[in-house]
Amino acid sequence: MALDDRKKKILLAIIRTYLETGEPVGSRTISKIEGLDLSSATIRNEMADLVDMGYILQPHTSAGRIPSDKGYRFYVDQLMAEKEQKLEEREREADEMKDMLVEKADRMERLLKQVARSLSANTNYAAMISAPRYNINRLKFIQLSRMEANRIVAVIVVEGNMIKNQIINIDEPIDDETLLKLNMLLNTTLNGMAIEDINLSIISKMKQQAGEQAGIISEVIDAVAESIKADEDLEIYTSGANNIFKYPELADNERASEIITAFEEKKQLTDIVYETLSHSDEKGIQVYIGEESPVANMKDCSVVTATYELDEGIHGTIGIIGPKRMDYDKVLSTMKKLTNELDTMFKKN
Amino acid sequence: MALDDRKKKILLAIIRTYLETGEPVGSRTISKIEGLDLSSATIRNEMADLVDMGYILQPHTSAGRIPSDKGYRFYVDQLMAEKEQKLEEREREADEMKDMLVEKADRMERLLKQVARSLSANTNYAAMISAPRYNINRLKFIQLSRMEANRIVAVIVVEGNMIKNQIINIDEPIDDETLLKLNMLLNTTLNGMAIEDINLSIISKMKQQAGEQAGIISEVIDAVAESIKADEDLEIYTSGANNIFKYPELADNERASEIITAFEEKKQLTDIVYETLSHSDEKGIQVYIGEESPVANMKDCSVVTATYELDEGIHGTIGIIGPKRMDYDKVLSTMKKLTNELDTMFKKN
DNA sequence: TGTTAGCACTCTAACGAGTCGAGTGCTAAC
DNA sequence: GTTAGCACTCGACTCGTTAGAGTGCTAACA
Repeated sequence: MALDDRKKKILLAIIRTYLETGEPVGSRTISKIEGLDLSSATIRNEMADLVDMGYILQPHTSAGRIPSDKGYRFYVDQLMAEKEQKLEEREREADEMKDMLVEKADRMERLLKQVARSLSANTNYAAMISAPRYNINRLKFIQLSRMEANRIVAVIVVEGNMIKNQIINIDEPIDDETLLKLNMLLNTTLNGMAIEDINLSIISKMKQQAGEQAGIISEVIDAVAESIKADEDLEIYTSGANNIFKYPELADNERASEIITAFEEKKQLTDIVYETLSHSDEKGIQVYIGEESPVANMKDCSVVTATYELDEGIHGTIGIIGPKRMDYDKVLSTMKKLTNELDTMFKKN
Repeated sequence: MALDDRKKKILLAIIRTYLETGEPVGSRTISKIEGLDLSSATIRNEMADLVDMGYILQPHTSAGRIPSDKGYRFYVDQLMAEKEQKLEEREREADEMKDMLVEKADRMERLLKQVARSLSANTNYAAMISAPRYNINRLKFIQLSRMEANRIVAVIVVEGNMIKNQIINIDEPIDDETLLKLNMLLNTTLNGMAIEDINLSIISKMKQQAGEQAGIISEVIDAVAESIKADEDLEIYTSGANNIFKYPELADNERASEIITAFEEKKQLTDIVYETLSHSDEKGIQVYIGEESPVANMKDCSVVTATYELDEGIHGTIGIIGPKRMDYDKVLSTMKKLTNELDTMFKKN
C-alpha cells in the first residue's frame, strides 16, 4: 500500500492535532479540519490503512489514534525538508532571538548556562548544552610558576584557550633557573602536540633531557601529564529539567526519575553529545524519536540535538529533551536560530 | 498539660512506627509494642492529649495519627541529645565509613562529587555538598604570563589554593620587562589582601604607580579585579535527587518539580548553605523540619545539614533533603561520621 | 469505484451505591 | 487509673451503571 497524497495529509493532520491536544484523535475531528472535506467515514477507512502501515496506533478499540514513532519520523522528516527550503527566510528571522542571549558573556561558563536557560525557557522542554571541545586537543602553552618554596602552579592552555590548572607539591625546593629550564623544556617539547600523542616514550625522553634534575622534573611532568589527561569528561550544563513535569506522559514516577537521574549524573547526556558530534558532519540538527534515542532510558522521549562551532574544529552540542509529542516545528526553528546565533557570535570573537 | 514520661514513650513509639511505615498509626498498633503494656483504649486517651498538645495530627476522624512538625522536632532533639552522650562510641565507629570515600581523591571536584554520591547512596535521600570556601578570601599569588603577542593569561591563587584564570586580550603587544614589572606590582600590592578590600582607590593607586604603561596596566587590573570578584557564587554538587521519587509524599508533580528545580538551579541550595554556615559555630549538625526550612518550597521536606572544615576558616556544607518522615537516626549518624571523616582527611593533608 | 450515511458495537472514564475495615470517642465496669 | 465494649466515622475499594466518544461494517449513492 502506498502513502498517497491524501493519506499524507490525513497523517499530518492527525499528528498536528495530537501534538496540540495530547489526546488520541478521532475521525470526526479530522473530518472537520479545513481543506480536506472528507466525511469521517472516509477518514476512518484511511486511518485503518495508516494503522496497517504502522504510522499511527490505536490505544484501544474505541479510542482515537496516536502517532507511532514511525509517524513522528515521517512528520519530522517532512518538517526538516521544509526548513531546508525556507533557509533564506529563516536567516532573516535570526535576529529575533538575539535578545535571548546575553549581550556580553564575559565567561564561557556563564554563557553556556544562559544558553541552556534560554533554550529551556523558549521551548518548555528540558535543555542541555555541552561545552565546546576540540576534536583534537592541542597544547598551546604551558607555564610553571613558583607559588611557595615547594609548591608550583602549572597553567596549561590548550587550543581554543581552555585553561587547566594544577598545583604541584615538590619534595625539595626548586630554584629559579631550574624552573626556567623546565618551562623551556616543556614548551619546546610539547607545544602544538595533540594530547593523545603524549605518550610514555615522549615523557621518558623529556626526563632524559632534563638530566640532573630528573627527580623534580619527573614529578612535575607526571603532574602535568595527568592534569592534561584527567579532564576527559566533558562539561554539560542543563536547565529546565523540571519542564518534564508539564507532560503527563513523562511525569509519572518511574519515567521522571530516570530522566532526572540522567540530568543529574550527566553520564547519559554525555553519550548523547558524543553520538551527536559523531554525526555532526551530516546535518545540522538531529532528531531522535523514542526508540531511536542513543540512550535506552529515554525511549519515551524525543531528543533533538544540534552542534555549534566555536572555531575550526571546536564543536559543542545543544539539545532538548521532551515528550515524543513535541512541538517539533518550534523546536527545530529555535535550535536552528540558536546555533546560527552561537556560530556568528563566536566567529566575531 | 505536661508531657510526662508515658506520653513521651507513646509519642516516640508513634513517630518511630510512622517513620517505618509512612502510614498513619493507630492506637492498637502502639498497644502491641513491647515495653508499654497498655491497652489500646488507654493509648487512645493519651493520643487525644498529644493531639491537643500539638505533637501529632489526625488526618481525618477515623484515621490513625501522624507526627506534626512539633512532634518531629521533639524526636530530633531527643535524638541529638542521645548522640551527644554517645560521642565517644561514635568516634570509634568512625572508620566504618572510611571505605565510603575514595582512597586518593586527586582533585577536589572529584572528591566532592564522590562525597555527595556516597551520602545519597547511604541515606537514600537527595544529597548535596558545597565546595569549601573561605570566610575571608585572601589573595595569595598572581602571575601574568604572555601566551601570544597580545594575549596574557592571569593566574590568580587565593588562600586555600583555589585557582582562577583569566585570559586578557590587550590592544598593543607587551614586552617582557613590562610584564615583569606588572607581576611585581600586582603581587606586592595585592598579596594577602582580602578580596573584599580591593576597592577603587587601591586600583587607581596601582594605576598611578604603573605610570607610563597605565593603559595596558589598567586593562590588566580591570580584568584581574573582575575575575576575582566574578566567582562569588559557591559551587554545589548534588547527587541522588531522584531519591525523592521513593517517597510518595514528595513524588507528586508539584512538589517533585519544586525540589528538582532547586537541585538544578542551585539557588535555593546556596541559601541553605549560607544559612548553615552562619550557624556553624553553634552546633555540628542542623535539622530543619518542614516549615523551619530556610527556603520556602521545601516546607514538605526535612533538611539536615552539617559543616566540615578543610582548614582554619575554610568551611563547606554537606546536606541531605528528604521527606519529613526521615530516618533521622541514620541520617544524623551518617552525617556525623562523614564530617568527621572529611575533617580528619583534610587535617592530614 | 470511491464516498458517505447510518447503525450496532466497543471501550473508557465518571459516577454512585454499597461494603469493609481500621480507627476513634465515649461510657460503664473493674 | 485502666480497660472492655460498642456505636460511629470515614476513607479505600468494589461493582454495576451510564454517557460518550469513536470505531468497523454495511448498504446506498453518485
